[in-house]
Amino acid sequence: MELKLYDTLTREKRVFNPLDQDCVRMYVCGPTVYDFAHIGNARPVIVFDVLYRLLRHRYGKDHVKYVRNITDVDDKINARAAERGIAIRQLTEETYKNFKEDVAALGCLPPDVEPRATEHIDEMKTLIARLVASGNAYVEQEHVLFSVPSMTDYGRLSKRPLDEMIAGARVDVAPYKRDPMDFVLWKPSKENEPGWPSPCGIATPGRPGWHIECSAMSWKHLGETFDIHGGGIDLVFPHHENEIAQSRCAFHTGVMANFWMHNGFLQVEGEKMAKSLGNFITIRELLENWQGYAWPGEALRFNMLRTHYRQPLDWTYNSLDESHKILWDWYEKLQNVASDTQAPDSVVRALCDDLNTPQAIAELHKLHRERNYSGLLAALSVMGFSGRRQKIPRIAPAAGAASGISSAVGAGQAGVVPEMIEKLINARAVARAAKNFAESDRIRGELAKMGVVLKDTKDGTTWEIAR
RNA sequence: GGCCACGUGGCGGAGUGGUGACGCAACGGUCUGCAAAACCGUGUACACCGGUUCAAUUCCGGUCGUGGCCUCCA
Repeated sequence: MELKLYDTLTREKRVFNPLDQDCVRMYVCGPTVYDFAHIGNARPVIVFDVLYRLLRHRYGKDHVKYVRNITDVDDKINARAAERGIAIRQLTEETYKNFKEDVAALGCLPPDVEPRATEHIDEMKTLIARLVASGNAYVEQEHVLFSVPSMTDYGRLSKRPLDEMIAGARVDVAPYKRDPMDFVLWKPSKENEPGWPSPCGIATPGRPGWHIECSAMSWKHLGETFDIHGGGIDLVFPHHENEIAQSRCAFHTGVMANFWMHNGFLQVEGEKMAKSLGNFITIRELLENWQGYAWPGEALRFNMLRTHYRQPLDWTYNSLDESHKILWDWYEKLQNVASDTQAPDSVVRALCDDLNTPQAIAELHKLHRERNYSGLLAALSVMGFSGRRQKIPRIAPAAGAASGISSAVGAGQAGVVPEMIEKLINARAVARAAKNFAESDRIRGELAKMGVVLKDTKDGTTWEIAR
């Protein structure tokens, strides 16, 4: 079975063959740690987690190296730390911890390496020195700048011919730039800003520009060229374009990564997500209380994967609720199913077609329809789902707290059966036996008010928390 | 203004140059004291206008709409 992936650089779906079968190498741009990650941040994390799992499935767990960086030096971080009156390190540590918790709840495996920018300053300086030596960068007013005209095929990834961009004229022409398109590799720091000894004989301490860290960290952990580089579509220009320029010019290589993969943008209820519009949603908010419910991470994950990763995705309550319902229905059938089979080919084949997760989900539905539950569980597992119902309670925080039942049961205490419910069910059974259906229905109604749904089966009455 | 995506039935969402993927919802049926669940069944969709073609939702051009980038925003 071939694995095909869409490459932004060539704008085509191509067969993927790793440079080294024993070590498939993937780099994904990670978070800038200054605040809770939002639902848009979650998309690449989930998408590339699925790819990571697929690669591990194909090439073996120990033959894939996934690197996702932590950007912990950035002007937004400086500003936020000052605003909150805390140390930069405290802010980045706290934010990183929250991020780790959030993405774990989304069912994402930790990458093999999570390098931090601040721990790779030396590598950045080495790259910068090389670029200056090769004539691809220059020092000006204590800045080091990459000279875009020095790279003849700059702009291939974003398909922006140089002359057009300059004609765009929206570029801020700083006095230290020789060409309007040149971008910063290193800049001087003021007293109150984080700084490190500068390269290239610059006396003032400084800090790196935005793009150089990814070139440095991918080099350190994956080498001069590697297999896959991923991120959001908005990073294509300028971030990834500039990474390519830095790495290729520093190493004199034809490509930085063989495949450039970008996930599409996300909207919320048909509108762009923005703080100013008041529809900004963090992952944490969804997990704790969004639209009156605490949404399980697996439901968020599933909702994300129902749309192909390159398509625009509209995040809505309806869609999320439907996602949860589907999992809830499936997981009911999986309660006593063992996870001992291989993932069915149909699902893996769909994933191998440029990560066609909607097609894979259609195959999941088919397995469900055919009652191939062990296959369903195995397929879910490959895509990062537990298949366990206690992992996906959908709790109404306010209502749950009031009744005391939804929260107790919803919190996953599957072994704990509240006595009150059992008593009511027994009372109802007595009423039914006596054909006192008015009383029987009254009890059903009472339980329904508490959020408990009954099911009469031939083996007796079972119950569950209403979803 | 320049460049680039996307627009599929009530909703979500794949895909394809030629007899309606799939799911949710809805409706009908079986079952049930009533329900729920389960199972069975029911739908002539591809923004608009042109063009190419024996044939277009699928290719080409234009229009409109939504969004992205060009402003260190995933």
